[in-house]
Amino acid sequence: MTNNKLRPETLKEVSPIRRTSLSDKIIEQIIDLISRNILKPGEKLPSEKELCKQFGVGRTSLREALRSLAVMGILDGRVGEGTFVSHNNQRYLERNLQWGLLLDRKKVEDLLEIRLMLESQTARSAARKATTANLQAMEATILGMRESVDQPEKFLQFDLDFHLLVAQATQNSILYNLLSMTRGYLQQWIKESLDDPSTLKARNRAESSIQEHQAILQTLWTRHAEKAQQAMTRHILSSSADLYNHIEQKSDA
Amino acid sequence: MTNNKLRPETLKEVSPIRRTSLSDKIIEQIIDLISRNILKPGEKLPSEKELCKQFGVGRTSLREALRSLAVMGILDGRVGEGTFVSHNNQRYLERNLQWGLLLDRKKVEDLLEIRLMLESQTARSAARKATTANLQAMEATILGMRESVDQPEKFLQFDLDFHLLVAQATQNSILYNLLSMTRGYLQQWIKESLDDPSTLKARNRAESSIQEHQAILQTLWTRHAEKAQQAMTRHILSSSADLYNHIEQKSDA
DNA sequence: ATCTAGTTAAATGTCTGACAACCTGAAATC
DNA sequence: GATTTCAGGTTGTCAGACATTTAACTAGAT
Repeated sequence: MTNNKLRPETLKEVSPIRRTSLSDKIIEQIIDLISRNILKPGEKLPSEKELCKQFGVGRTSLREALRSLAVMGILDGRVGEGTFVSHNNQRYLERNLQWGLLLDRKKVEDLLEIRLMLESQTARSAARKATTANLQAMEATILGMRESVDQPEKFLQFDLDFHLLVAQATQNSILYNLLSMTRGYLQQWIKESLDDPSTLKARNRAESSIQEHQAILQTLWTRHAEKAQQAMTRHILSSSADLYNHIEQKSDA
Repeated sequence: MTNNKLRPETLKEVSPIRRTSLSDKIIEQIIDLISRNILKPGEKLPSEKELCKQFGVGRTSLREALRSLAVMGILDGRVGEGTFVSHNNQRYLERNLQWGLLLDRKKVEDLLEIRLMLESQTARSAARKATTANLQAMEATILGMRESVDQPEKFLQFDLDFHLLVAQATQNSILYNLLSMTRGYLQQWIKESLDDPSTLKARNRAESSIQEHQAILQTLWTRHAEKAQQAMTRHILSSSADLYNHIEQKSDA
């Protein structure tokens, strides 16, 4: 019964079969449902038993899919309640702080380069599209930074919020998510570098960071795209400089 | 028995208990092993049965952990062989970005905006880092375009290759992947718009596209970052214009 | 001795049933 | 009316079984 075997010379003609496990297909389908907004953030998914029937798979495969999505921060399983679509799909920020460890130096540098590209262009776009409400929200984060210069955790959160608000002002959700993700992966390094005694005094860094944010906001108010991009570029570069120092120190050790 | 209930005023003091499932803990441990280089890339993990004994958990929990790591691209499970640490364990970042991008309903306008940002900045970076070999490879794609102006499929492939080569020249693999993905999502529309009879004659479009590519390459040879960015911006804008027309036509119908 | 075909063992993929832990809401009790 | 208790549903975990696939081994033919 070997008559249906493929001859070697025909092998290059066949396209490689995509080995996809059941859970992979389930993941794709669920992500598709979310992207088409059929499953909305915060919404509760049917129970596992129900999903098993609908997908026509066993609970094992289904659960492996749900777990993977939960680890990625896309779903949120609560014991005794059900499984929900995560409100802010990009819960990566919190989750990633563990496996940011896998990033080596080259990757961090690549990410920093991408962050510079995205942020500077985002500022340019935001200068055109930001609403008054957007700008006022940014103003609030700067105020928050001022009031928490001695609380690194809070300070960083306001810092992050500012950048996300700029991204949000572009009304480009894909861009927002991209920025959010790149920042998420870098967040751990940013925190580490703050504790690094070799960096300049945190107080000075915080002060100049606030001024830079203020400068960016100023350009956004005046709707000057080019200047906004320049201001953001300066800010990201000076922020990256600290990270570079920190990384260098670490890789020398 | 209500004496151990928390008073409302004390609620803000307690930190939310991190409900960690077994698989979450397993994931943390495995990631820790990899980041400490105890598990090296390409290495084979013990069999599931063995791991179950070592972690002291059931196969369900273990498998959910392994599957999650496999989905993220950190592990690589092969049927009948075993589970291995992905040799390029850094690939996980690209993987996660991809899942993240899939989450968004892909609005063409948003994608076009992002493409403009990425491509223009990529050209700027490539102007600094491209090697002679990189530039020669780009030259070849332009030649290929010239020779296939009447074969849209081939022409598009050379077009795509050119842009990917520019991205490759930046030596930033994450950037390369991002560009590749955004282009991938747009490719379908690009093909459609070529068949659209309402657009200008394809021949003219092809001719100007070649000239624009040539202009970009010229700036890269001279290592002029600013001009490279401008040339790429012009190219992407004129390329996007056709797509916008096509989309408009389609939405009117 | 070498190569091939078939066999076997081991690993992952999947399904099922069962029980535990937990949350919700309604019924029962005070 | 407020509290307690209970019942039903949901996720978390485990154990066993079978299917599918791969690698390694083995016996037979050349």
